[in-house]
Amino acid sequence: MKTDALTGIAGILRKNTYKMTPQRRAVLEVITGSHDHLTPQAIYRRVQKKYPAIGLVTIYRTLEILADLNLVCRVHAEDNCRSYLMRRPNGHHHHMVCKSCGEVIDITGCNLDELEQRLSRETGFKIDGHLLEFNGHCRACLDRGENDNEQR
Amino acid sequence: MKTDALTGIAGILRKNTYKMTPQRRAVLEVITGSHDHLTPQAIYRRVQKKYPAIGLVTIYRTLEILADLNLVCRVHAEDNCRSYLMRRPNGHHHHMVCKSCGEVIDITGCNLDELEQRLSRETGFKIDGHLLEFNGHCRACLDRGENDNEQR
DNA sequence: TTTAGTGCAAAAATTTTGCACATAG
DNA sequence: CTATGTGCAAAATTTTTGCACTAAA
Repeated sequence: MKTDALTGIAGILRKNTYKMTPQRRAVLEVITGSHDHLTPQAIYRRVQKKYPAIGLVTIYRTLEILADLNLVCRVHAEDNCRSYLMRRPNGHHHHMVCKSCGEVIDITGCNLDELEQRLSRETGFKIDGHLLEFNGHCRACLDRGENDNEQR
Repeated sequence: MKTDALTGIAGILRKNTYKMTPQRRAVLEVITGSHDHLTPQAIYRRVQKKYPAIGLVTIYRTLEILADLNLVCRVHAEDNCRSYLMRRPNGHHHHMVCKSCGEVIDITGCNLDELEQRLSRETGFKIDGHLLEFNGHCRACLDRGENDNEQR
């Protein structure tokens, strides 16, 4: 990730009385550098390579803050419900998650507004938001004939 | 739940070399009797009232089987990712989950086919399925002005 | 009967908390 | 400087496993 982006994030953190520390920078670099969703453990292992002294607790605390600030989003995979991903700066979006390699592709334009309105009207529900995720297998994994490997 | 439904489920279990035990019956009664999604713990507590000797392990094992057989489905709530709900017999459907009381309303007719096809075409992804959940507050909770209570 | 299921206790894995020390701004 | 952040160790949860005993079909 370019310094620019991390600098921007540092600003967002500061604006919310959080500080940019080397640990948080390392976590951000790992998340940003991956096109997959990563569990706290997976992030921990990767960050450790560059920053062996970091504690797993710091990963948890950092993820909580980043999620609160909407800088990362959570993916609800079938097995692993707590997996994180950098939020790309294109507003409201959803994910398409590869079951083989975990790659995540962003989706925009889900136009569920009409459905939402209908549901609200019919049930009296006040809908705040929705979770939409597609799963399947990405081009690359299909080509490699991989339908398995779960090393996340 | 009527005996009929449980008898039907017993048949499905038997067909898959599983047996219908009083423990499983109790778990099914609890899940069927709730319009909310319930965590293993919550199910455990409720089943215990009628069946004090049951072990939490049995709840986990039962849920795994029922989920495998597609008799219950899992709800991915914001906080609690492992929550279960009886699957109603109307085929493919999604959920609308109340953040206050946990009530779940089934949704049919999500017509995401067009979107799915477009995504497949554009990315080469082979889409197996999707997860769609709406969240917000149900009519009853809105009327009572409840925006909080998380007793799940 | 025979195969599958149960409870218990223990282990493993995940997540949270308290606290003294360290450090970003 | 001072508020916030960090690591550690320990606690609290949650989930899984091994094993002897029980019970459904």
